[in-house]
Amino acid sequence: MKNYSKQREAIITVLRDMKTHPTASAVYEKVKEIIPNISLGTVYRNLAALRESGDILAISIGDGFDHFDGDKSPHIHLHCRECKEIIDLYMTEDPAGEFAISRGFEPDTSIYIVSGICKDCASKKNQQV
Amino acid sequence: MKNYSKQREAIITVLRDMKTHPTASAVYEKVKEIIPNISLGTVYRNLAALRESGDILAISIGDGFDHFDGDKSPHIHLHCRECKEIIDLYMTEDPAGEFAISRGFEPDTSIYIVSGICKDCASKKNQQV
DNA sequence: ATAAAAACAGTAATGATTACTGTTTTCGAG
DNA sequence: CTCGAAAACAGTAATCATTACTGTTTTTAT
Repeated sequence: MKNYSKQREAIITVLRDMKTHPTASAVYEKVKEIIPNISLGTVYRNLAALRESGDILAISIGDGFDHFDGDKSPHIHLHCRECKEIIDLYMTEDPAGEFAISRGFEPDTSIYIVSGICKDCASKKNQQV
Repeated sequence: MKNYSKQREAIITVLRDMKTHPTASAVYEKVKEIIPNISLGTVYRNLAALRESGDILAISIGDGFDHFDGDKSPHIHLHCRECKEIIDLYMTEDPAGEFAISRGFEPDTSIYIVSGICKDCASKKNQQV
């Protein structure tokens, strides 16, 4: 198996288990629990390689950090402009991927980011008025 | 009108007209044709503000640059892992945004990025075999 | 068992982006 | 149409997330 290392395996495991959308640093902190002397550079190098190969997703929401996601099942990232949270909303289909296929594109990953105001923040705003 | 400046107006105009997905530097070069002495910092500041307010989109494809898009009509960014091109594929609906609404979220922007192999690169690969 | 290839730890360097400072522009009140 | 506060700007300096580099260790195919 090409590209194998226990560091890479640990990084994938951590990403698959985390239900949040961690930054590289957050992945690093978590992987250190498994491999205490792992290097931050190794985490960055592997995250970049895994992203490049389509094994993980990376999403950008404008806070200056890349956020990583080990879950490739079709879901929307609901990004609240108020509380800055990212909430996952699962779909039964991958409409964009399917539409891409119908146009001759061969997809391997789909990223959905919908920004706006989440339910909680919207109701808080109404209370204020 | 709050937030007005001729610099911001020029940046929006440039973004709406460009059919590519320019980086901040590319926007800067283009805006300089309208306002020759505009500062790169001004371009960054306005792009960040416009993104924050949901007036433009920013997409990240792992090349180290943010790419900006002044077109909010629903479309998929087809990102080829081979030639690195970003091709726009227009949709008549915004399925993710609508699904988000059905769950109590109030969306203002939707970003779709589908990565894989584009038609051209796929056919080139078949020729090689 | 062995050697080339790949990956690593640790650290230094990079450069896209942000912050800062003094000046100019915008815009609403009078 | 002033006038002044608030906001934005140009130009430049600083930041810091990420990448590159170097000598060592691990992986993998023979």
